[in-house]
Amino acid sequence: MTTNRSDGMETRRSLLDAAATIFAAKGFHDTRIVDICRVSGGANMAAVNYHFGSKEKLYVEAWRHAFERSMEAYPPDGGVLPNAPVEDRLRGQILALFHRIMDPTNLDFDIAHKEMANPTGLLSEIMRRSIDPLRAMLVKVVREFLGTHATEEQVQLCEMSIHAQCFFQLLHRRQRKCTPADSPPPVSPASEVGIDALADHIVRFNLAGLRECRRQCAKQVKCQIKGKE
Amino acid sequence: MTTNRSDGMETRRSLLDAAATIFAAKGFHDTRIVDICRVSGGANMAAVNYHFGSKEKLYVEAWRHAFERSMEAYPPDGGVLPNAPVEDRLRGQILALFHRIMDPTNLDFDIAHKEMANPTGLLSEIMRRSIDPLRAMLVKVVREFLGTHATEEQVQLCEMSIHAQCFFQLLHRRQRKCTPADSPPPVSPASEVGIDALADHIVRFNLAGLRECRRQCAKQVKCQIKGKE
Amino acid sequence: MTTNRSDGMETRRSLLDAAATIFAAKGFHDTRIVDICRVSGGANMAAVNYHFGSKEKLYVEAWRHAFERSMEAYPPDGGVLPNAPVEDRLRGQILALFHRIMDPTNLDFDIAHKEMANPTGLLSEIMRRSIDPLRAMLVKVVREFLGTHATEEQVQLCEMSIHAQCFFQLLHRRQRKCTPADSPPPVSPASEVGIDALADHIVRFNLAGLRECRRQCAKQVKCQIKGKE
Amino acid sequence: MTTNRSDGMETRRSLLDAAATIFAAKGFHDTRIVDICRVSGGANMAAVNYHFGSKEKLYVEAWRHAFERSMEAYPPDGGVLPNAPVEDRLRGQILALFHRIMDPTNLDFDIAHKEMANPTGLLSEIMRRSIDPLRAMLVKVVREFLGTHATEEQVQLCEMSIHAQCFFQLLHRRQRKCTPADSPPPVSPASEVGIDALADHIVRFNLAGLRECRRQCAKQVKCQIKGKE
DNA sequence: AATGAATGAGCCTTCATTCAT
DNA sequence: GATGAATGAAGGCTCATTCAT
Repeated sequence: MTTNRSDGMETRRSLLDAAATIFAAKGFHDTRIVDICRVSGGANMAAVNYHFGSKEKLYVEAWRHAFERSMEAYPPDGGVLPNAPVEDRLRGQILALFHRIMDPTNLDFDIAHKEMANPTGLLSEIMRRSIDPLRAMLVKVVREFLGTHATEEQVQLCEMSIHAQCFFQLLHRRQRKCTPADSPPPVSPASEVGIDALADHIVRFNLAGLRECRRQCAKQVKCQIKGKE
Repeated sequence: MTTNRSDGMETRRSLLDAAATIFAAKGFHDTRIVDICRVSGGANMAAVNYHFGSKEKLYVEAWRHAFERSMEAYPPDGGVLPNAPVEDRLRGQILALFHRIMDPTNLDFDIAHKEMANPTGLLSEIMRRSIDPLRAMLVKVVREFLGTHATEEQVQLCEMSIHAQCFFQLLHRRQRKCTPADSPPPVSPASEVGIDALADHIVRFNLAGLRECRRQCAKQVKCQIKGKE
Repeated sequence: MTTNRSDGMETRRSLLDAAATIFAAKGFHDTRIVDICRVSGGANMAAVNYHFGSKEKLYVEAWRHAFERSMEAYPPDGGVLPNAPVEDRLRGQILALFHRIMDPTNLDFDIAHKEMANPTGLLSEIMRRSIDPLRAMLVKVVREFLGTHATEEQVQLCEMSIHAQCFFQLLHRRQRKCTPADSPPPVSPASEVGIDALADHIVRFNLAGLRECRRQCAKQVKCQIKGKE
Repeated sequence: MTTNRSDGMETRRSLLDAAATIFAAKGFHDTRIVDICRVSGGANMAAVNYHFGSKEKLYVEAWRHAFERSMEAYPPDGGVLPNAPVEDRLRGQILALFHRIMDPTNLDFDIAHKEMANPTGLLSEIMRRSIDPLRAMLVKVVREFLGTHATEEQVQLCEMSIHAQCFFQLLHRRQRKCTPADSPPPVSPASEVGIDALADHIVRFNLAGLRECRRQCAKQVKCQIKGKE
């Protein structure tokens, strides 16, 4: 540590960065605050308490920090204008989600994943407030894509399929970079595929699924109409 | 305690069950062996070391135990005969995978998920030896479905999409049952959908994606042929 | 420590003794559990947690322990039979209280005093349940001594005076024995007085006060009667 | 903060007041200097060391501060002239002592009590220099009251009895006001008695004791004279 | 003169493991 | 074979104090 007594924000920031990194890598319980301090550049352990009050509050702040960074880097609409065709907007959102997850400097999803695997309950509220609106955006464009005939259930299911495939990359991404000594098992050889090919596949695969679903919806409606006649 | 001195195997068994349950719920590090003993019916803490040598060895045994149970309950081919049409066999495997994950008495996937989130490295080998053959089976039938024109990369990607959607249910399943007081956030309202509708959707959505992929493959080949002419 | 793994009660007992001694000397917050362990004969710090769960629970148990010992050593009636004259019974209770406080092996009053000076709230209930009955006994015999003319307030005040003088010895007692290096100031030279002379004085002084109070009561009643006539 | 840079004495003063209040309430060890700063109106934690050098020195200053205030408010002779009858002067001193203790704005006795309960040794000298003269005054008038026949021991014992009953009110006083949530147990229902009735009782009770003691002295002397004859 | 930042010693607690019976 | 007792390493937190501005 440079023992810079003048700029508390600097220390705070570096602690936050270090915390996000380690919480993302190990989750809340497996993270030692002494490790955070080391990574942060040699801050004193008590500094965490001084700046954040407790390990738990640091955890929440670290997530907020990571989430804000992530949102700045990848606007959820993928840069597609609101008046673009629905398929383009859908593609935009899928790619935004995908790239946000794939970018190794984005730590919010990693932290969130660890939190889901080993819930501490500390992020419950804040994650809901942050993530739900994002999913709502995706749900909305999926609903528009499927058309008015689609039931709410069908919309939710399709959104789930898209989300699942993007989210799944989290597990693979980590295995590509951090494999230090005691390596976790590579779950799939698909991790060798290039990132663009992967993005391409996900978009195409899901659009196909969605179109099939749309056809299905239309058919159901026809049947119902016939049935009523 | 009601310890039956006559039957050490009984204690061993109940420890294994309890361990699988708690490791599945909390992962390795967050699991306290005193909790395992409590759930196991009041076994002494020292019993774990006595029977298994260490917490780590118990962990490995617990996974093996859970995996074997899971495989017995859900044969990976879904009960579809090897000479059935390829689409039927594919559907069989998808459903087998899906239902194995959805069955709350199956703990192997939960443990595996926790292990991927917070790797201990203890299951690396054994998981590879157990899981890789399963994925190979799915990859094989996907390859057959896509036809000979498909590249290996395309096969892997499609298998990933299928796997992702099934695996994703893990996160939702837990949220449906265990929401004790300090609840993690419901990631998606799709958790309200019935299990059969869910299975149906997954099969249909993925078959659509696969067929699209198959068409793509054929087209690519034609182009290549044309290009060569 | 004799590392006697066979007899947990032995360790528990010695911890309890040591805890009572040190809590009595320093109060809850100033007591280091490592000191308790040292005094207890070298027990491991974790042993406190093993046997009692926490420092706080040890504190409560230590008080209970000390109180029970104290009650066994000094029955509150001072050994005077219930059919003895009221003055004898009163003298018996005063002397019992006095000697209980003066006996340096009795630690309950010391702990209670520290608790009153720096309340932790941990002994609230248990002290009330233990001490209130004792005071009630003293109040009862004071009431009997003062006669039916005494108001409840007068009874309470007299009991307070008696109690105060006995209790005050706590402060002096400690100053007689423990004056290690950093000595607290001797509040009064009365500490030089022998214990029997002290007991004698207290009994006589208070009986005089009580008799005066009794006369007062009688006079008041007469006045009231006259006034009504 | 609204710190007035212009007036360091202001801060010093408010720190002293706050310190006296909290040291009186919690004693030395249980007092956090951050709490003192908070109560003091938001002073910086470092201000304590800046103005006083250390927590310990602040402690000593706080006691001196409180003691001086207390002496100004309650002159120890109770306002009775030196040429008044001895009983009046005795009554004056008892009431002065009693009211000094009962006044909740006087903190010196509270601090002294805490110091006696958990001695730090920091106030040894200063308390002796401050308090001993006071007790000497009381002892002197008691000696005069008892007459020349009284032994020094009897004088000391009577002074102790008086002192004890006044001092005992400390314990009750606190319980009347500060009972915040986690309340210490009410030691006696006598705490319900009004302050004037209390003062009245103490004076009367002790005068009775003293007179009895005086009679005793006279008798002893007679016996001794007879014995010598 | 005064303060925000930083520190390190000390404490309680947790927990897997080992020991002696 | 099995268990109650005991252990020690490690972690997070508190808090008075020191530093640099």
